[in-house]
Amino acid sequence: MAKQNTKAAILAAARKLFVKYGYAATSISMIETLAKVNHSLIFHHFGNKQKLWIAVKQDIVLQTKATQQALPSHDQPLPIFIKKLFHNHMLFYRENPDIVSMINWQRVDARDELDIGITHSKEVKAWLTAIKHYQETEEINPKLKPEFIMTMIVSLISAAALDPNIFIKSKTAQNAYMNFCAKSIIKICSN
Amino acid sequence: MAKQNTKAAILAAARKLFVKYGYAATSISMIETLAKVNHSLIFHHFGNKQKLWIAVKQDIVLQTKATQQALPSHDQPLPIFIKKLFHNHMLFYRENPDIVSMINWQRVDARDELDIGITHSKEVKAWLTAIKHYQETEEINPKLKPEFIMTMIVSLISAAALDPNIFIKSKTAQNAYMNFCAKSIIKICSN
DNA sequence: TTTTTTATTGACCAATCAGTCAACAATATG
DNA sequence: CATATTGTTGACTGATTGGTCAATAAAAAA
Repeated sequence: MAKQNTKAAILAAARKLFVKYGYAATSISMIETLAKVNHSLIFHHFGNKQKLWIAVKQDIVLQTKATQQALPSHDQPLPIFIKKLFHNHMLFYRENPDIVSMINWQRVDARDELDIGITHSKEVKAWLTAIKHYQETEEINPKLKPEFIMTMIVSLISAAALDPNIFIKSKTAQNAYMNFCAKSIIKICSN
Repeated sequence: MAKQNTKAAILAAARKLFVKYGYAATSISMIETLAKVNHSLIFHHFGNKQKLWIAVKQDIVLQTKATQQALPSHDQPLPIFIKKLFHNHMLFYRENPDIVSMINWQRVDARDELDIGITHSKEVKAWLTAIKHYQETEEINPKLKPEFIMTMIVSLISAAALDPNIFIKSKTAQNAYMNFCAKSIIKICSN
């Protein structure tokens, strides 16, 4: 197996396993079996388990950034903006289940530094800018706190996409629910 | 050390460690060290690691249920009902950080059966009953799907209480946000 | 008091853990 | 071509994992 192939195979296998079982419950031997490579190659290519974990996270983040939808432009009417917002994000999470899983791992991993997720991205600032813009045009009630509106939206999307306990399971029902959320946010924002 | 003391010490130590590090990253030796008991006693009292994990979960649930009184009665006006709903749940999660941690562990644990959290409790049925009741009195728009309203409420509370990435950190700000959520839900529910 | 049940101990187990190392093969570079 | 770098292998390590077991101590039941 050529250099690139081996390293890629290890990364792919590690990603699958880490995403599913987390750091502690994934062993090097599990990775070596899935990747079908020699045990030592993992250490040769990635140093140690911890560094491999970080490499996997970076891999996910990188792939994520490529597929990440931009925030809908806010030169369109508020209802359309909000609907697109919900729709785009739901789509994004659906297409990137690995990042969903990683965000959930971050929630619990005491060992880990945070660096994945909406919350800590530059996106947040763009969202606030957009909301403030609509408050200037008075499509959003200027009395409402932009941070609160943003948190609500993020919470609703995250719960729907990230929480495996969510009641609403089927895709179509979830779409209908997202639509309901969008309409609700619009109503909340109105004067 | 007497019987009761030993078993309780093991359970307490295991609870601390499982809550913090999860199942896989907590070892028997860690528990034995923290509890200051002999290695074999853990197996004598709990059988194996998996059973100890289940015992810890049951312990958390048991201790939790005593303080649980989340759902307000629905013979009061809707706005009061909703506000209490948010307030009670926020309080509940704040007073039970262990259950918060366990819910988050359940999210990621592939090995685990779900049995903690709002979603899977009998509470859900009570919530739906309450919402339907308010739809009969037309305080809630009867056209809205009760499941959607409920999911929204659960999502907002859960995100605020469970997600360590939440923007709103301070207690007072969180209270204000919960208040904002309550008002928003009331607005959504209105005809 | 005697007997039975339960608690506690420490020695022991195979399996697995992450990681190293020296030897060798393949490839890149000069 | 020769040399240097990188990739690959398998054998090996000490530490740790969850778990067993027989012997003994303590407590409960008879």
